[in-house]
Formats: sequence, C-alpha cells, structure tokens
Amino acid sequence: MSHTVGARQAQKQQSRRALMDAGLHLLADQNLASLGVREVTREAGLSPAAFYRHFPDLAALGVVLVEESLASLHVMIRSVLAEADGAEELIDRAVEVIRQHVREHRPHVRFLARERHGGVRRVREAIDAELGRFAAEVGSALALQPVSQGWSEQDLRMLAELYVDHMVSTASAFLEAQEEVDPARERRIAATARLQLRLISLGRRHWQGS
Amino acid sequence: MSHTVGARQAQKQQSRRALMDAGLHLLADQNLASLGVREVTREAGLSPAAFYRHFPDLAALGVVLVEESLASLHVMIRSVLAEADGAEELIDRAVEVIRQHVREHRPHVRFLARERHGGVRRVREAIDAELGRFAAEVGSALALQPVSQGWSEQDLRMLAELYVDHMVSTASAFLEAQEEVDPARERRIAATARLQLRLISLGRRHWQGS
DNA sequence: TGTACATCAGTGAACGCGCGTTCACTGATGTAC
DNA sequence: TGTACATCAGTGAACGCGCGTTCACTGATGTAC
Repeated sequence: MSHTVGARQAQKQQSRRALMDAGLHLLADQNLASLGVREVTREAGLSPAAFYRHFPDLAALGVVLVEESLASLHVMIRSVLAEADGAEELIDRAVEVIRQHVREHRPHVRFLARERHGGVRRVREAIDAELGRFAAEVGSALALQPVSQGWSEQDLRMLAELYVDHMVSTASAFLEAQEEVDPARERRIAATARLQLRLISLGRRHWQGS
Repeated sequence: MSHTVGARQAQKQQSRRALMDAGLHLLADQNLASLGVREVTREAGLSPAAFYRHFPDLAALGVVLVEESLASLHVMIRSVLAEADGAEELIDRAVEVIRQHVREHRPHVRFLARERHGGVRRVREAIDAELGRFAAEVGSALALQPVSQGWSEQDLRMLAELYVDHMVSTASAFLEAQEEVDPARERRIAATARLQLRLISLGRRHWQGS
C-alpha cells in the first residue's frame, strides 16, 4: 500500500522545501524583488547552481509561495465562514481564528502582506486574483444566511469585500503586534476588530437595499 | 522683499527634486529595498557620486518621500473630514475626493501602498505612525458630530480606524484600476465604496455603545 | 541476487557585469574688501 | 564696480565585491536483464 517515493525524489523534495523555507525566512526582512539566488541557496545550504534544478528564477519561487500561503488562508476563511452569522460569540471566534492563523503562519501572512502591493507583477496579480475569489466565496456563504433575504447580488458582493478587506487589515495589524511580542497591543487589536465587526453587523441588519 | 535663494541653492534644490522624482518614478516597478543609487542618479541625469551631496543613503530618500506623500494625504483627509457627517451626498463626495487624490498623486499613493508593508523598517514605521495620527484626527472630528453623542473614546477610535482602513483599501483599489485605465472598474470600485460607507453609517446610527 | 548502464540532483570553478562608495578634481557661485 | 579668495555641487575614475548564470563534472540512486 505504501507508495514509496524513492530516495532520490524524496531528497529533491527536501531541497526544494529548504529553498522555499530559506526564501520565506529571508523575506521577513526584505522584498521578493530584492532577494538574491545566492542568498537563498546560502541560507538553504546548497550551492548557487542547485537553485536552477528547482526553479527557473526567483519570481517562480515567489509564485509557489503565494499558492502555499493562499491555500492556508483559504482553510482559515472557511473556518471563519462556518461560524460567521453575525452573533456576538461568533464574531469573537472569527477574530480569534484570524489571530491564531497569523500566529501559526506568520511567514506566509507577512509574505502576502508585503507582496500584495510589491514590485513583482506576477506575484501581485496572483494574490489579488485569489483575494477576489475569497470575496466571491464569502459572498456565497453570506447569501445562505437568513439576514441576507432580499439582498441584491451587488449588495452581497460589497459586504463580502468589506469583510475580506477588514480581515486583511486585521491580519496585518496582528502581524505587527506579534512581531513586537506585545500582548497588550494584540488584545487591543482584537477588541477593535470585534467592535468593528459588531458595527458592520448592525449596519447589515438595518440595510434596506441599494 | 523678495528673498532670493541664490542660484547655487536653487540648483541644488532642483537636483534634489530630480533625485526624488527619479526615485518615485522607478518605484512604480520595484520596491525601495531593491532600488539602486546608480539607478536613481542615472534616471535623474546626475553622476552616481552626486547622490551623496543630498542623501546619506536610499532609506533617507525613502523617508523624505514618505513625508511628502503623507503631507498630501493629510490634505486629502482634511477635505474628506470637512464634509463627512454621514449623509448620502457627503459619502459620494468623500469617495470622489479619494478617487481624485489617487489620480493626482498616483506615484505617492503607490509608494505608500508598496512600502507600508515593505522591507525597509524606517519607512514602514514612518507610514504606520502617520496613519495612526490620521485615525486620531478622524476620531476627534467624529466626536464633534451629533451622531456621536454617548460614544466612548474607544468606540470613536475603532470607528475612526474603520474609516481609515476603508480609505486605504479604497485608495489601493483605485490605484490598480487607474493603472489599467479601466473606467468601468473604477466606477465599480467607487460604487462599492459608497455602499460600504453607507452600511457603516447605518451601523453607526444604531450603535448602542460597547 | 549481481552486474552494467542510465539518470540526474548537486557541485565548484569560472565568466563578465553592475553595484556602492571614495577620492581628488573643477569651475560656477558667493563673499569680503 | 573690481579683485582675490572661499565655498561646495557635481564629476569621472577607481576600488573591491557579490551578483546571476553556465558548464563540465561527480557520485548516489534507479533500472534492465
């Protein structure tokens, strides 16, 4: 039953992983556009030439990192959606899920925040397209909730985008707070995010359509 | 009465301006962290060594660009605040002011978006500190409006931050739409932003305090 | 199981190149008398 | 106004360095028989 990969391929995967981890680590302090091939291979413990056995250039490595980062974001959004119908405690849990996600995937989240408006077009476009898909997904989920009766497509979409933008802002704020290991600041951010979500829910409940 | 600057100082100012414009122009396609001294001086039509007559390094040039960009943002925020009391037409005008500002200061706005989470700490911190000050300013302005009666400091602050975050998201969206010269997309963004602000106003009017 | 050949991830040396920064300089502008 | 000296923005050459990429190679892993 065990589909063994073969020692060779396993080692190749390991090196590839090492390159990606090295990149992610180095991108804590710089942008993708200023990252160097030699820098990455040095950090990964490989010779410079080895890089080209895995990626044609650094932009390609960046795109793979985007996919990886967004996959984990996707999982998070689903878990927020599963419980987001506007009630108090569900807001609390949504904010907590975001906080935890940033804590557990800090390098990926930081990478997304940094490259979302960064200098590498392919990477920027990949991120934006995926955030758009998230908004669509959130919109579909919102449509299923009773509160959304009578809402137009457009109204649902704008609400979904508001939620996604808010999530992005909140994640960025958590990112910075956690980098300084400042629990008070982290708590303040969580409290603010909860209040904002509550205010949005309130607006949502009184919405008359556009 | 005329306080003439002197030909020498005037020329120095001109060169400094040329370096800043060159930097701003080059930063359309890359991050500050990957910008080069020679690149900037080449674009500005000066010798590489001339750079050091004006700035100790590129981060210093970046900080000056932050100040300049934020000054213009400040003006914009004031003009939004002057009319932002929640009524329909004022929302329309606020969104329009943002759209115009992005259109007229595209390089500065793009610079801020890109470096807000970019790889140069000093620049990042300068931007974040200033956005915090904007939120405080918005908070004070909100406090003066009748709708805010009974609101706690904390509630006002979270509302101000919600508005500032929303403004930043909207500006980023306009930026991308305008870069592709896509009027339909621009109109869609404006429409969405207006709806979102309306929903927030609604939540605000029904807020009971936290 | 053993052997002979194929594959290919990773190496280390080499290349030419553009980089940041320094330096002594030049010559226009400014100033003192 | 004219002259003699000071200032200093901008130059061009020079430096040593790390870069991206290529190349022929090595040797462990995989495969055919």
